[in-house]
Amino acid sequence: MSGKLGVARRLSRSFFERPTIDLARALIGLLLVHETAEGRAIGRIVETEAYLAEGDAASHSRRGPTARNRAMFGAPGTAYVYRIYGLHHCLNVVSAPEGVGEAVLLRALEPLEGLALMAERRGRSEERSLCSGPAKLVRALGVRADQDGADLVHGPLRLELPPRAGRAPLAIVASARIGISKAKELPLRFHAAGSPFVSRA
DNA sequence: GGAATGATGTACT
DNA sequence: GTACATCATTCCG
Repeated sequence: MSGKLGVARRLSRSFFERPTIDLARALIGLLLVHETAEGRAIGRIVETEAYLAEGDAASHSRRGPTARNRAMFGAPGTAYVYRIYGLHHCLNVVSAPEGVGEAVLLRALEPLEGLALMAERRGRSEERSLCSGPAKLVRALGVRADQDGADLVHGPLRLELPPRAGRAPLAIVASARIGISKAKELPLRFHAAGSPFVSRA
């Protein structure tokens, strides 16, 4: 990404080597980029949720590694993509410590680049709802199931630091996670205060 | 083998 | 607010 806002900066592996809740907060404001043959799409992360290895009955890793959740136990900065409700997919970022099965679910983005492509993939064009949900953003950016286990540091699907001009500090609000039936009370959802692009107010 | 469930999105009342 | 699409995974027997 270039232009008057400046150049987005690649992240290093070490960025992801931090406790899950820290990472869930640190990801707010970062860019999710996906470059495909169809073009490039970029969104700014405005909502995340942390899923922990201990004391979290809602985490996919609660019963240890399986064929589905294997990527959660990989290196920090790895993608964990899973299918939900038989029809959608969601994208997580694996955190540290490595090997315990913790990750951050990306729940909403503010669309920044490739809006037409996003709208085409989503079959809708209303900007506010293009990426306002975990399965919506996966669809809008063209993330595929076979990107489960992919490297989010160097690959075509990756996270970047925004250009300086777009890096104003964002106030972050913590609240209960959405759509789960267990461990509902834990305040592990984080979102940018006042953003109109979150999945829920 | 069989049944319930799910980190959702959309349409509809 | 409720209904429902749609299926892999997980759990129970």
